[in-house]
Amino acid sequence: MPTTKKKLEDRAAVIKALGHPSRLLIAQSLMKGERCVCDLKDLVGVDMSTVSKHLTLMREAGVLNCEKRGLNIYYSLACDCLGDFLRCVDRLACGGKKTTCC
Amino acid sequence: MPTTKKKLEDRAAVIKALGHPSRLLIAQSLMKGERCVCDLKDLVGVDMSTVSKHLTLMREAGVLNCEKRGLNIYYSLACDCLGDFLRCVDRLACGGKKTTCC
DNA sequence: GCCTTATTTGGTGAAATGGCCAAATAAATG
DNA sequence: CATTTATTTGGCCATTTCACCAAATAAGGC
Repeated sequence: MPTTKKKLEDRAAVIKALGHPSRLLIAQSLMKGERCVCDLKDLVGVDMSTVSKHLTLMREAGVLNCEKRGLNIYYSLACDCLGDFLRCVDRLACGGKKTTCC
Repeated sequence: MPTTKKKLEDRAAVIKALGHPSRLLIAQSLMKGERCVCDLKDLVGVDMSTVSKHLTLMREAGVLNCEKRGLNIYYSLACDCLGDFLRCVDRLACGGKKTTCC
């Protein structure tokens, strides 16, 4: 698969959707189950409008699903592979911390 | 694991290092084996100084290793789990494309 | 219908990002 | 040692990102 430009950008968008501390924290929380926006606002500790924008970005990338029930909107992960994903990330994360190399 | 702020940021940095089309393309190429900067410059099609900066960012996040041999610097992936990682990404990427939801 | 609660949208500003170019560095070669 | 080749560094500029705030929208309850 020669990976078209579009495909590459879609993939990058998914990854980017997880590549921010607040969004990663949200994703990790959602591994334990669905949450509404105000739950996530308390978790992350920024303005709710900011959380909402993060969630929109993640949803548009394909990472999240959402469902409205009553006054709340419940967000959940679109895929259960995030655990494996993060295991790979942790193997890389600052395991080296090689600031100099060449 | 309550995930300290530092840990969260380190993880996010790893993910962010892969969450850009050029950098993802580089990473995918490196799955096939090490490459020098000028190889990657041809692959990505941007200025070599730009590629170099991408590589530095990826290395500092922990995603890449590098080794100098002669005039060239060869970059390689720091971890072989990228295949699984991308499999997860592809399951998410625009599988839904849900622009509206709630 | 009016109030309250939950969420999104639009605007703004500061900071980060990603590209290019030119100059600096490092190693090999004549 | 001067030259060539590979790479990095620093500067600059346009764009994007991420935070906040205020205002708009949506649903439920009195």
